[in-house]
Amino acid sequence: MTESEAGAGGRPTLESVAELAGVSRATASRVVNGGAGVRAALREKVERAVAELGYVPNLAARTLVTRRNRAIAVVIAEPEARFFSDPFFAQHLRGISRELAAADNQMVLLLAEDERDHERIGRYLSGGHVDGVLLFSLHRSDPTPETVHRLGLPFVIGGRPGWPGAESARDLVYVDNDNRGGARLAVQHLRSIGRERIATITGPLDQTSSVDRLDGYRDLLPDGDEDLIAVGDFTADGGIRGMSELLSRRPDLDAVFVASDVMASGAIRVLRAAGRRVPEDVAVVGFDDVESIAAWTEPRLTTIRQEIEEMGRLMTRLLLRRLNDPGASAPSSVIIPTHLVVRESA
Amino acid sequence: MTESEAGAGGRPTLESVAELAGVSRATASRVVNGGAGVRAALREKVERAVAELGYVPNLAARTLVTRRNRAIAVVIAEPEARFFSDPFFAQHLRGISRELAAADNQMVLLLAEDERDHERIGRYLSGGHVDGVLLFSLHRSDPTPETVHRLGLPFVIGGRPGWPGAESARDLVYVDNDNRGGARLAVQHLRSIGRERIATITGPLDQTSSVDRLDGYRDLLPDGDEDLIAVGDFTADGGIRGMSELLSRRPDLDAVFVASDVMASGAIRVLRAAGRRVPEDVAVVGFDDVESIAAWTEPRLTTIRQEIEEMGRLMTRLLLRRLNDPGASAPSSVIIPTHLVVRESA
DNA sequence: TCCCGCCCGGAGAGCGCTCTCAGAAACCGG
DNA sequence: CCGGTTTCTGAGAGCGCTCTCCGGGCGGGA
Repeated sequence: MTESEAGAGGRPTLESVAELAGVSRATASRVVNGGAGVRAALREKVERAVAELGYVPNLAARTLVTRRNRAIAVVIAEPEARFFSDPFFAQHLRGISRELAAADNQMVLLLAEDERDHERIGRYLSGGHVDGVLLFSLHRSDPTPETVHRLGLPFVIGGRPGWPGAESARDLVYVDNDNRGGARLAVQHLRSIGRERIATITGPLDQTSSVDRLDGYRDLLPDGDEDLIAVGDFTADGGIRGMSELLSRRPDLDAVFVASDVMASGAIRVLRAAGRRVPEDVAVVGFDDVESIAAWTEPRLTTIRQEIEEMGRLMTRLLLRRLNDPGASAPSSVIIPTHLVVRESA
Repeated sequence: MTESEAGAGGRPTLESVAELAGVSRATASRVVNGGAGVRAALREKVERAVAELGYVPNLAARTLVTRRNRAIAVVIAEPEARFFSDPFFAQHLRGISRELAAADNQMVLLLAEDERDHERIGRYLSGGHVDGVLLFSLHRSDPTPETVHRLGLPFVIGGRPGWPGAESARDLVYVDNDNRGGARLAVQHLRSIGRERIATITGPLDQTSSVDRLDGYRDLLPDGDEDLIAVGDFTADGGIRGMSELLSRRPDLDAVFVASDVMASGAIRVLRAAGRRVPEDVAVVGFDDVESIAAWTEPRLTTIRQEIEEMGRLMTRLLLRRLNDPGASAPSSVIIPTHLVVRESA
């Protein structure tokens, strides 16, 4: 019933708007696109016709001639399980969505899990269906940045890219949280409460975020004992293993900076099982400030907060700026400050 | 450098493929679209040309004539904070993405936060840019289902819709977890371990999932005491408030079915603070089986598991089926079974 | 060998829009 | 009141593709 009325073949075209308004298609088009250079009287007539018919421009037709899609792709390489267990994912998308909506652009979400997906995504991006790309969570082997670059598609990366030469590449723009600075904040805090044997559990070291956090730790403990460093993987299990390791290697440790809240929850568990009180015997600082974890460990987790949503927004803004002004040189990358949130664990 | 080669105006068209292969545009098109009715010799020539030029069809042009976008919209009404704090969101999207990728369709993600967003989304959907819609987490006032229906766009809803008359609407298709059955499972389990004064903390009762879970609880406790029911809101704080309430009203309770894991983590905290041992004094069963919570409460949470990703996949499959066969009557809605995961809390 | 039917390939229209180009209308000063 | 500008408007081409015809070629039956 309603289907026959609005669905099917019945969508009004510019042609019909023009006819109803008694003007040419060109004039109607001008009005629809801002109305510059059209006398007020005509403009109004067209606007009335648009309203009356419920006209909505056909994007496909428009794209065909303008070569502008008003859509950007968000590519997420999924193996980073972190994206799915933490609320990172949602927060990023929310930030992106908000910024995109403000500019009346759409978001096409592309999740990659395996080789075939990357191929599919490459094909899709080659199709010219989007005007730009937001890339996340790259691991070394990800072919997407290369593809995107080859296609000449503007893009912005989330997180500092880690492949060789990335830093120095001219038009490479990324947005990252200040992982290194955050780690320093954590260690500094532990020191300020009098801790002296500060250990750390890192993330997987093939991710720049992990490396940067470890570097931050080392910045303040340049001649620290390597025994105080355990390599984790951003999972709770990793936290458990890391903490057990540390405890057996350096039973005298009095603090630990854990590179993610999830791992920290595992670490705290191990500490308690080992009879160490937190924070009295061992102080713990996490990283991420994931609400659903940090606020719910026992004791509540002192951690480093990062502005995930802000990161998404910023990436989007940078990308849109590049789109609107393709001539301009690449904007410089941005590092978003992190800060310490003190709760009970340290 | 590479930009001039592949970017800019240089993308090969069907025309150029046809020319290189020495056939007409029509034949090239036939090959690109499956090659039915083209002799093998010609087909091969075209395929070679496609490969050589790196031809990728221009979707905008294709859409313009076929009226098929090979894209579907995923609309998520965001105020359901649950979608962002729990990993639900990501899991759903993953399921959808997988199924969509298999059918070579794209996902356009639309997040709605306020009135203006709904308007924007309505406009976008009217634009005919997507072939179908996946709707999530509807609250009563959400205008989107109405819009989508008016546009004659095929759609599938995630979660049982709650507005009046929804159930009986002809072409309304939804996919939901068996909330009611899951709740029954929970209560049944509590009974089987000998509990007799079983309370519950519900979700917000304007959501069908909450209502259904409460109904399941009541199914097994038809003449239960209303004092044993506290209304929560799916947040940890809600769990705290609910549990405190229950404890003061019925200090003799020996079990509680909490309608979400997040709330359960709050509830357990309250119980422990009140000196009740879990599960010895009070057994707790949650709902959702959110890994990052259920496996990390102390004690680990016994809960009802739902297959979120499967739900996303199923929704997508149903939608695609409708798209491919618009004539067929609406498929019937699907309820995905939930099951009990026994850990330590009950 | 001829004719009919079938299959394959090509010509061309047209999807809905933008944008250039040129002509019409309005406006100014002289 | 007229010519020269300047401002508006309309005609029409064309974006890249699909799909409907239609004609040509080929095979088989008479």
